Amino acid sequence: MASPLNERKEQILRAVVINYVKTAEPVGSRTVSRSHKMGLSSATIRNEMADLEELGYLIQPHTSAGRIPTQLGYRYYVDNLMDLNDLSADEDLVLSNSLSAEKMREIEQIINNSARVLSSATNQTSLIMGPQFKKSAFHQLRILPLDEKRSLVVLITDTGFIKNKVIDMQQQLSQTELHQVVSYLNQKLYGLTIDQVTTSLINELKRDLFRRLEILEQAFILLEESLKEEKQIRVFLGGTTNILNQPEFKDVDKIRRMLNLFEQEPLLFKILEDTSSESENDIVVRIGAENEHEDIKECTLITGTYKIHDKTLGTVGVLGPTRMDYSRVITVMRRLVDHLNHSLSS
Amino acid sequence: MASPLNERKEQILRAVVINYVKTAEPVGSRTVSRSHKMGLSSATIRNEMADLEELGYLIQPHTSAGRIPTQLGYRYYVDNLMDLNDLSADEDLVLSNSLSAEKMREIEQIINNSARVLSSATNQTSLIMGPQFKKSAFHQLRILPLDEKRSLVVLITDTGFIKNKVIDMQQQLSQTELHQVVSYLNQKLYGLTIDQVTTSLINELKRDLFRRLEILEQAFILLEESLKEEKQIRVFLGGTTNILNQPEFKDVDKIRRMLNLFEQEPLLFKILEDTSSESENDIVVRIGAENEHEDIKECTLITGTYKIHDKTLGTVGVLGPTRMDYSRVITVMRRLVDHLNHSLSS
DNA sequence: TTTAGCACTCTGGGCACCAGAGTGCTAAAG
DNA sequence: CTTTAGCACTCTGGTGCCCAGAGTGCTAAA
Repeated sequence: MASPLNERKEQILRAVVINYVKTAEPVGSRTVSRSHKMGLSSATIRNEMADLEELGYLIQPHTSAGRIPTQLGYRYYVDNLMDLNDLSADEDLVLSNSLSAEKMREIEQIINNSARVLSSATNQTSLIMGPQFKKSAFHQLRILPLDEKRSLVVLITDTGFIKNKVIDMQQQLSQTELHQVVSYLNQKLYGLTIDQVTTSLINELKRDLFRRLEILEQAFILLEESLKEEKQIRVFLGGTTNILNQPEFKDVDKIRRMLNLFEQEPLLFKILEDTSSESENDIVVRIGAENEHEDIKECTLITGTYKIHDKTLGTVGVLGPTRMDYSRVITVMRRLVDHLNHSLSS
Repeated sequence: MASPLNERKEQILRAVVINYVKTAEPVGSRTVSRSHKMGLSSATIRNEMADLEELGYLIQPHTSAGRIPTQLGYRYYVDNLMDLNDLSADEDLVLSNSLSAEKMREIEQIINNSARVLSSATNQTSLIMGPQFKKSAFHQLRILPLDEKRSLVVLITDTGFIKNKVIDMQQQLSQTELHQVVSYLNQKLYGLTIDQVTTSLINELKRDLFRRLEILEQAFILLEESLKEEKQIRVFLGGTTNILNQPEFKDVDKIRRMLNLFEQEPLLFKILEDTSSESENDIVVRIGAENEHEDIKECTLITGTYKIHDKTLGTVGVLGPTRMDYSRVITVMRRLVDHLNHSLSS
């Protein structure tokens, strides 16, 4: 898409990106000519860099400073220049160790842990969306009486999730009545995704049942509410303090805006969900203003999705300044997603 | 305990505290003499302030600056000088509105919401410990088969909590076998607090049962684990970004240390638990170095406890710089705790 | 005992200055 | 035509200096 650069310009752009990501300082022509063993003098590089600036890939913070990549520059780098080197054997080991420690765990813990690992492996902030229950299909509903007043509603999905909720019953139901209602509901709901269980469907069922049993009012309210509730999903954060290490966040005001964002779960959810629509299968890189949300227009968000039994359940993301080690983050995220898929499906 | 000051010194100390809390600027003698309508010249105040400094209640950041309270000064203020004025009718309304919005809620949501309200009403960071399950008493255990491989273990406490967990069963049990096991367990465990259900007790029960049924191994492992898990309790945070508004946290390094602390749930739990031992019933104020933990020795932590049916279940806290509006925080917290107690008990 | 007056001290903002880094341009060399 | 050396120019960031302002402590008078 971007007009292709010639070999030499590409090399220089790559050099600038790599250098700038590492040092966070504008990169001068001299640095490029020395450190990247292309047999050219700084003057030549200088000319090329002036071209690259004109083309929109580089920019100078002020005259007589080195150059830094623009958003377009990073984009070109990610699309054409970056090579995804593997992790070192050491790191790989560390990563899989910290991911697979303690086999037996609740899904929530697995995800929480993943967030921590991801953030510490990338030195950025990580966000992981909890499993998107609503994309699972309805499998079975059970209502289990606990005592005189309360029952436990259990919802089982085809992906193996089990959601449950305690409800107060206004009146008691006999075992057989309960059985009737439950089997009716199961029959009607089987195979639908949770998404498809709309309020109107519930109302319809309610009308049907009311002819027979007029006592389940509260149970229905609660079923409905419990489904609605599932639409707001937890987002797990890891390494929120990592942004403080980034020089682009030495301004307290920026920090505040960022942390404020982190406190707003629904917003994070929306941000993650936006990207997941783009590509269900691979990793998505959103650089700077490519992001919709105002507060992260100076950041890069890299996301991937995880699945159970080939059903996409949630999104994992890494958020940091545009000056980010793209190749590393992507590599680590690939590994992590693989691992998540694997350990959730078992 | 502290050697009592004379009336005038108390007035001056109070004036300095109030002024400093409001402005975050060292308070000079002139300010005190003017704003607090005691008919004294700045020179007189100056002498008294010099005395207060010698006594350890005030300190100067540098010669020729105003004074600020020391930890001792705050302590004296809190113990002897502070008056707990009520909230204005308006505020009171706002507070109870935001607390009681949407009646039907899970306990987790109630607490999460409380944390948010508390932080925004005080402009500080709030921490609320989730309900301390382990202090509840065991009431009833149920095991409900879901399908061929899985069962749902439900644990009901005397405080009305219901914990549940899905377990995999290696082998199937008949209804009657299951019933036997469950009623045996209920009989043995009834009335014990969760704290008292130790590993050794579980092992004992296990031995007993193995004579009859050798198949419940996994169920037991999971019961045990699920109990252990309860010991690490969630801490809900609200308003972590509020510390950024405090001038004492304009240093990025301090911010980092603070936020780092906030990410370590077990530590927060420990910090909260420490204070709860001190007084079960009223509000505890820990000023500066009175706090055990190194990272909050420049902060003040104010805590209270909430209960269900007169059983203490958790701790709520407000954390901020020592320069904090003590009276306001304490008042708000009283209200909040009352409300929590009330809404949890119903 | 209180107060007015005064000399003294410390901070923080503003300003000038300078070294350092890096540039763009020109002219020569390949 | 491309590359390179040279040079003048520009901008930043740190340093040192100055000064107003705020507040103090002390002394002497009320």
